[in-house]
Amino acid sequence: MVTREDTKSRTTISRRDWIEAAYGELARSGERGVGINALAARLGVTKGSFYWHFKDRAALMRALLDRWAHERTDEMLARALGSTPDPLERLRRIQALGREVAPIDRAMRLWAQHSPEADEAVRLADRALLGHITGCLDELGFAPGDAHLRALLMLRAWVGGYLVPSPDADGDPPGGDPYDRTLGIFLARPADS
Amino acid sequence: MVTREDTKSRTTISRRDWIEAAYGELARSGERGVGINALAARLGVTKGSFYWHFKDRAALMRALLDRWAHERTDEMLARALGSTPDPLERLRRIQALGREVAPIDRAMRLWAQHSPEADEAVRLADRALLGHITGCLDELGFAPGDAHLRALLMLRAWVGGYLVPSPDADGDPPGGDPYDRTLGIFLARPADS
DNA sequence: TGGTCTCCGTACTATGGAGTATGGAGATGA
DNA sequence: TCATCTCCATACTCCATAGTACGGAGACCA
Repeated sequence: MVTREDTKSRTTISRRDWIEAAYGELARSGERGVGINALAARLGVTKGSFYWHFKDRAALMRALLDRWAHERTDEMLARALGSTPDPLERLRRIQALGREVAPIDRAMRLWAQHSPEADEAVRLADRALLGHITGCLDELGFAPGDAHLRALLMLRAWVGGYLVPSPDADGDPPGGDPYDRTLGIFLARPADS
Repeated sequence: MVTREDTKSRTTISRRDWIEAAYGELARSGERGVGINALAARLGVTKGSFYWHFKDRAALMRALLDRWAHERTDEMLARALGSTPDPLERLRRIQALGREVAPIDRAMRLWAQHSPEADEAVRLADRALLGHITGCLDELGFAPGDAHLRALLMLRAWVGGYLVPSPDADGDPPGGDPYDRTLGIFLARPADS
């Protein structure tokens, strides 16, 4: 099928190649979709290569955790933090970031449900993410405790979309998605204020 | 360990016994935790009993789907629907119901991520649940489209709690949980109104 | 008392994926 | 040219779990 990358050269596979292939498979098929044999076939090699670069499967999965954590913090720094002074615009950028990373994020969170190591990584990343969102809400004038709760609810509502998809359309509505309305709901103050 | 139910009699195991045991294990350990051998040991029998009552594992899992769907609609009817005319009180009861069914609900939703049949069942149940929540919001004066979106966000925020737990306390705060504040946020109108 | 039907124990096979042992091809340096 | 080192192919083993074959014990009926 995939006849050895088609570029004729590349007779050798690096450790990073394995990680990248596994990372892609993780985003597509989840944690249990990351199989040594399948990845080997995909890379045009056999398990012999894998066990040369890694002690065992757990070592690969740990590498994936690292890969994800670094990518995550890099994206956070590059995107949301420090760019614009407008907190509402920062929130919108966080939302957009979320849509981009949805597949791998979903895979990570499902994996974390039965893996303490993955759970640890996700928890750490969420800590930072919640900090940023809470910061935005603080700047928007919400009380500290209120901002904290709203940030948590926003994140949960987003992540909950993995488990309960929109009922009124299988694919995303091609026109405009209701995320602005969503954000508006989470930013609505009680009537008095 | 569990020496044959301790009640001495009961030399025979019914199909329903298998389903109940599997249902409990599903709530505890998730779909892949439902193993024939483990259940057999738990029931004090062997696989011979299982394959007498069921064609294969898939048949048991289908029975679990049915079991869950019926329990779900029964609870919905008994609890939220038709009891009180106050929509806000109904919403609170739906929340309370959610806390009770959290383990099996969580297991079902995780299972649905890699099983079309489970996904179908969850989708159906969510359709009804969202209908109820939307009805409450309608009665509270929200516009139809707005009520629909808010109901979806409430459900997602709840379900999202499975994937992103509260960061500031491992266990639930024993005093009072912040669900009233949560509900208040989802019911807040934009400033004008 | 013999026959059959229900329910389950025992012992097997089958399968899929992780992990291992070992050798071999190719590059590289002395 | 020989030795060694890197990287990988081949061919296994191991293990957990689903599924099968078959027989046996007990109830119940004629």
